[in-house]
Amino acid sequence: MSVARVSVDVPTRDADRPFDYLVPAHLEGWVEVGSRVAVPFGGRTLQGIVLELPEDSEVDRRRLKPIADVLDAVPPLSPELVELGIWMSERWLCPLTVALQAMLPAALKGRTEKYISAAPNAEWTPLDRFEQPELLEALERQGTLKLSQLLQQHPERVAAVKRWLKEGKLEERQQVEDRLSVKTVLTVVPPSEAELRRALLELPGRAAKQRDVLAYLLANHEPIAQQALAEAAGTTTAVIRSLTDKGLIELESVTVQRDPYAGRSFEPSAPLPLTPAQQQAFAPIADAVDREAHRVFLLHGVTGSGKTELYLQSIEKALRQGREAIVLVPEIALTPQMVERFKSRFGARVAVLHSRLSSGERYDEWRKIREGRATVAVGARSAIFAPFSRLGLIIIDEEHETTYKQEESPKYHARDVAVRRGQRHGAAVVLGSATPSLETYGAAIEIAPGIGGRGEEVVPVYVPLPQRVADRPLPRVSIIDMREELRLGNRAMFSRALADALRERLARGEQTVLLLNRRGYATFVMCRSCGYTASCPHCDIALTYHRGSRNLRCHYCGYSEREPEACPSCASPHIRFFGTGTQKVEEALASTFPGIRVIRMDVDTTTEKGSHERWLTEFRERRADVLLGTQMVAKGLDFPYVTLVGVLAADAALRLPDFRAAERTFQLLTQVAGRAGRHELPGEVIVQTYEPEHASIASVERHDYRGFSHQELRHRRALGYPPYGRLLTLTLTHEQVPLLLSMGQTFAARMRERAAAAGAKADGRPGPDGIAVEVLGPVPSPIARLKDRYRFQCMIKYQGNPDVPGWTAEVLKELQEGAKRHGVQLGVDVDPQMML
DNA sequence: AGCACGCCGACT
DNA sequence: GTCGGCGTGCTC
Repeated sequence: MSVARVSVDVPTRDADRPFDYLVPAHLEGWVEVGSRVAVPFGGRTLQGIVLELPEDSEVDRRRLKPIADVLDAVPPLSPELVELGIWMSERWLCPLTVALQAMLPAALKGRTEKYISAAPNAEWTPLDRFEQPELLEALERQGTLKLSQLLQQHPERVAAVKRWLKEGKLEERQQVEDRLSVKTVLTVVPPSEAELRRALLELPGRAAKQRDVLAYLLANHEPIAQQALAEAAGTTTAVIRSLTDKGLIELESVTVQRDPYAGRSFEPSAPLPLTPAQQQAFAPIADAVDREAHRVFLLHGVTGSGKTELYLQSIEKALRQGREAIVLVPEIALTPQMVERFKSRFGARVAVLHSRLSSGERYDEWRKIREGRATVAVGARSAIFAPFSRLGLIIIDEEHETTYKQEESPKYHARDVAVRRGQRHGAAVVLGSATPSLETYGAAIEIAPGIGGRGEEVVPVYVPLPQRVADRPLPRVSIIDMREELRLGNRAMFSRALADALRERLARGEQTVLLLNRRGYATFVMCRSCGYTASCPHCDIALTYHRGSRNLRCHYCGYSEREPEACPSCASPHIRFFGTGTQKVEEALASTFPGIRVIRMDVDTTTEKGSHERWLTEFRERRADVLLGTQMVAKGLDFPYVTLVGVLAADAALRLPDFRAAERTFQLLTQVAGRAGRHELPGEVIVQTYEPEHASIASVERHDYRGFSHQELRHRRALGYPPYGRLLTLTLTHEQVPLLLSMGQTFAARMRERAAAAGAKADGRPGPDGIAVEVLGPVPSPIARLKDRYRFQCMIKYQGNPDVPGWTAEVLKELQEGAKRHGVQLGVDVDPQMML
């Protein structure tokens, strides 16, 4: 008998190793690398993924248990994806099963179900029969009962079940089942025509509606959904119900294939002629696809430069070679309009994967890919795992977006996964953005290390696309200094310039988008007179205000100081921490501009499913003058009548204790500025700020990506932050602080030992070999307490490619036992994107 | 994650 | 003297 090496679905670090099983004769040939199997594991049956079929394994076969079942006819994962999972688990330090699970649709996350049945030799005593008559009757009638159902419906019977199991009167069988809710529709199956006629005669005269239903069935003699039948007969399902009760017709559950885009037709679209600039950018990409060469491209195109058309034509090239394509789009941009562009060009070959689909719908779309019925996958982050076998092209649109990094385990970055898959498939990878991340940009212009995996970094080919289609000018951007406004006595939320511009749009019947950059608001301290903000003297990071202790703290190094009474810089007493929300702005708009129609979009107004879409449609149809919102109004929206974009507090995000704050601010402002004047009407952008000289704001005025990014990269290099250095954070959580502190200190100490052994100096400065390792913390996490657990954090900042993730894995293994015993949870984030 | 094995308090 | 509490340890 052959042996299979299986990753069992137990998501803890200490069971995170392969287990060997025998492949029983009847499953031989069905068990492949990537198969999903059910295996006995410590008294239960669990789902696992086959990693390997070792040819001449030296394992002691007598100790192995056999695989219980193979769960799919076709393995859901290819060997390439299994290998990718192994790589991910090492790259981001997560249990292998967690990485593998991330690649499967939720419907294939098997759940262990237990079934009970009477043992063949069971003898029921009169007492048994007296105590549990219904249970015994159910057992005799159905033979097998699902334990989870019994637990739900009759919890009082469970004690008896447990007793009988122990006494051997009941037997238990475990089975791994998919979480597939098969979608069914109650369908009416009409009886023969003769029976229908007879039933019509037998109906009492007053049953007019029932007569209508039967008459309809006689005229249209085929199965029909209950709901549809009721509508066709001009009645409700209650009438159909009474017909079934009488036994005149029969109801049946019929499973249906879901198609979330059923009933929608898409206008076919043909490739548009490319402008000379587009043609120039297209050539190298097309060439790589043609030669089936792995290449990574940074397509740096300003908003409105026609990147999407290039995507479409590149995909077409890949498809013509019989290869497949993946397109990643930020979730928020995955709107019907966006999907439509792909469906129009490629029709039924497109599978769409996004979070608004039900798990069954997602599974159906996923199967289209796995079975080769779809050759283009468009989706959010996890679509990077689309189970294609001949990938020719991977596109990541809005490459800089933070949503490509998953914040839960596995904390992978889709960009790095894309590069890895591209390497394996010989596929081209196109990273598109108007404001590329500094990692990608720095790598592409070769002033920073490459991107992708560790030790196999790649340098993207830089492909600029500098012109907007039809040569529409970029909107004029004005930066308004709010300190100046205050000095001139304007304490309102709107500067005079913004108020005037808004009034003008109202008069002309044009529209305005207002962005309130709310993130980070409540926690930063700022002087309203001079714009001073408190920052850490050691880290160059904004201090976080802690209301409870009334002090300012740096969450990188632990430095803290008292909350200032007056501004340390200008002594003004107007120093305060901020707190404004979209609601307040909405009120201010209403009082300043009577009669103004405002759509407010934020987490409060868009939680309801589909509400997001509805607001945007309403705005597009010009049923409002102003669209007011947080980040979500900045992304990918395109409205012809928007000629003014206002940013209320451009610098709010700059206060976030995150070294990427400036980059994020610049990206956000540039993106939102691109919302203005995308069509015939010229656009104008007004940015209000207390810090007009900050590079991330000043560069927006000049549309100067290059200037900003070079300055910011220099800054990053000086401080050893990415892309020059790498980061790794360990978060420890527990109900009590002392334990966290001591365990965090142990971790830090052991990491320092390893750093010293690798030749890194203690001060974190690079030595002659370029290696630098700085171990910071433990310090309280910015979210110091969550769900009654305190959180502490250690951060490792390192350069020169020392194996910090490897050391972390080792130290974690050493700390494992103690952590488990004390209930301390440990979480690692390799290359964190959010410092919060 | 479970489920088993193993050592200490409320019952027959 | 037994049933059962849930603390730690293992699962091919």
